[in-house]
Amino acid sequence: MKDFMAITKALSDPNRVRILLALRKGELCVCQITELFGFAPSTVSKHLSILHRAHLILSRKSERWVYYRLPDKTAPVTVREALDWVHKSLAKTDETKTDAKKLKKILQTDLAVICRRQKCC
Amino acid sequence: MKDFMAITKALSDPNRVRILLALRKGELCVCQITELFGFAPSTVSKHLSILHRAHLILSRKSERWVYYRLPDKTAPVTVREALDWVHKSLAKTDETKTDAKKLKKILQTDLAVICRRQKCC
DNA sequence: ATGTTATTTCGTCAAACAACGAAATGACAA
DNA sequence: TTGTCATTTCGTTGTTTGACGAAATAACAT
Repeated sequence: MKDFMAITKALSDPNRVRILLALRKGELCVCQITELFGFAPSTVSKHLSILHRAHLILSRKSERWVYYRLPDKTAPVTVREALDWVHKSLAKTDETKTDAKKLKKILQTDLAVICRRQKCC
Repeated sequence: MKDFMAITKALSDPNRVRILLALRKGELCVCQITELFGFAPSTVSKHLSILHRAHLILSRKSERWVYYRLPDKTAPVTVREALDWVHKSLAKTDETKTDAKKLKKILQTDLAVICRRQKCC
């Protein structure tokens, strides 16, 4: 029950759901997600830690960046089903498509450039 | 997205999840659920209205009582899948079994008796 | 070593939420 | 009509949550 509630609480914020949908396109580092949402890095980091504690996402460190991604088939059933449900329910919505478009542009830009951009505004 | 978030927010409280699991045994009126959880009637009513707004439960009035139940096959896909997910994830947990046991006793008692019981304590 | 930089942690603030009791509602009974 | 009773609505209170910026951390580059 405790594990299950960690998942439902993680899913109860729309921005965290948006993160999960964005990760469908492949792993992303914190600064890419920060760029996508326009929040402070600390805010995004908090959201990611909540998703991570619920085991809805995995992380890996590489060079200067921390990358987050969706888990594979080995994830617990409850987690897998939650992710499938989110995707099936929201993949076709306008919000998701808008995010996907913006994300596409971000992925075309060099990572270092994106990260540095966040200081100036 | 708005409808989806209504569901995840409804599921983000453990007592509301317990209500959904209890309703698997059949429809229940407010005072039966109040008896099951030991909360104030107003608290239970609020939880039920949140579940109802998310379309996770349906209601009907009969005589003095308002009965709540799970929706049937005609419910929206996202709702049906959410309910299946909850059940599949938690049906076998200790909390659910404990609730089920207590519920069984409540169902053996006359409705009018249960309702009256809530005033005195 | 020293500085740079991506991320996380911490403290703060405002908004949202869960619980309650009291009062309002709405149906039925007398 | 009047009273009774199950439920809902409202207002209050304490807790949780989501946002931020500042400071801490950790990894890399010089």
